[in-house]
Amino acid sequence: MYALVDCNNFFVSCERTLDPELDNKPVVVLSNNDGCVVSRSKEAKDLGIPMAAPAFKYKELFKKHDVQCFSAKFELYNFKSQRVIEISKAYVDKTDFEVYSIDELFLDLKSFKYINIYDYCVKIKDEINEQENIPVSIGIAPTKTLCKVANRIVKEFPDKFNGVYILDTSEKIEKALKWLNIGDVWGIGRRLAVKMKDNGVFKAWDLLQKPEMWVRKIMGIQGVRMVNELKGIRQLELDAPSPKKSIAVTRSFMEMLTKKEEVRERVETFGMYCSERLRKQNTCCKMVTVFVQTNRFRKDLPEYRKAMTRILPNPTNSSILIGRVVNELFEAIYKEGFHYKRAGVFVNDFVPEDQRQISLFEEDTQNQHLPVMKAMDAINKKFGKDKVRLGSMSGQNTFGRAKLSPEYEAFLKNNTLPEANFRFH
DNA sequence: TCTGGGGTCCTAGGACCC
DNA sequence: TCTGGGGTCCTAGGACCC
Repeated sequence: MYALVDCNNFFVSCERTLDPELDNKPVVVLSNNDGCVVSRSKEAKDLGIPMAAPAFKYKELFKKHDVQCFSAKFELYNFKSQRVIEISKAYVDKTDFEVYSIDELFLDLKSFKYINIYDYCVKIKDEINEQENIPVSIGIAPTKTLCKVANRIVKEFPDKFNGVYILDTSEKIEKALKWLNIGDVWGIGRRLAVKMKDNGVFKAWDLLQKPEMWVRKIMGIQGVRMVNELKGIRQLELDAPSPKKSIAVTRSFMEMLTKKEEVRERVETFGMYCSERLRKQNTCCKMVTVFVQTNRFRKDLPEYRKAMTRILPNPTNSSILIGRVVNELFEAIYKEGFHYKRAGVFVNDFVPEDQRQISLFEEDTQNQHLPVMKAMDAINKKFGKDKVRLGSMSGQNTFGRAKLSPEYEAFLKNNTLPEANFRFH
């Protein structure tokens, strides 16, 4: 069996560890720029605040019900995430876990044949709660997809299951799938949910009644795997941690930017963050993409969006070399006369730092840069982000963070934060 | 006025090869 | 002029996840 440990409304729960006064009150956490809702307490959900709700649309509601709003504090969430992972993984053999996202991890319970795994998971849940003050739900099942189902059941019936549910017998599975809406199955997004309903598939169970050919046609190979997983036939193993295959740094700006130099400064900064992350995992990239775009919601202003990609003659992770390319691409796509709202830099097509294939014809200065870059990283790690930076960076954050609490300032002072170590999906 | 950010995987179709 | 059949690799875009 697998177990999925999932933190309940994680970002909000992290906020509550800083301020217990927030317990039992409606709380939301907002994205960068305080743009939209990314985490909601149960009380906030009950008020009808949807996920990803644009904050400005709900201002009145927030006020009326005294909803507590916070800007996202990723240093804090990463820190708490690490703690939850440390506690959970101590309950299984060395590699029998997979960190799935910042607030979820799978455990492989295969080595526990003679203990009651339900009780065991209750212990995990209780320890996380006692040590870290983070409430979690644990779903246990033979496949990852069914773990997700079990987890949803835990969250849906909190009084009934006390945080842990085990989905093991075929009777229980059938009952669960007849209850679960098709749109809530792991891997069914908005698009597929519509297609499913058009074809009379409303519950997860209905999907299992469809012929394999149909599933294959509508959903591709993923669909066939999904059906098997729902039947309890394992298709997905736990993944070992792996280096990233692409890295992106993108931001919406607090204000729309109309000056070329302001936008340039932003994308160059994004390029440098990409380079830092590349060095952190000891890889070089062979491709760099830059994009800029206007505010797509402002129908009264002319819209413009453009992206451009460059394939590099020599793979690199030097901030200077990547910055140079970013700048050239920026020059090629930037057009005067627009109000820019968002921009970003992507890097992909990675090779390990020590396995670079060098072009015969282009000069390669990566190795000259590397020692300086690594020194820069070391200094920044010791003394703080952006303490040493390129001359092209302003060193200022141009996104807003209105609502930092005093508790959080204290947290930043008193804690040494570990590096983030989880995969996004 | 104000609408997030960072990832992965799969597929179809084009380019190219013999 | 007409024109086959089989394969691989790459890429852009779609769909999904948290």
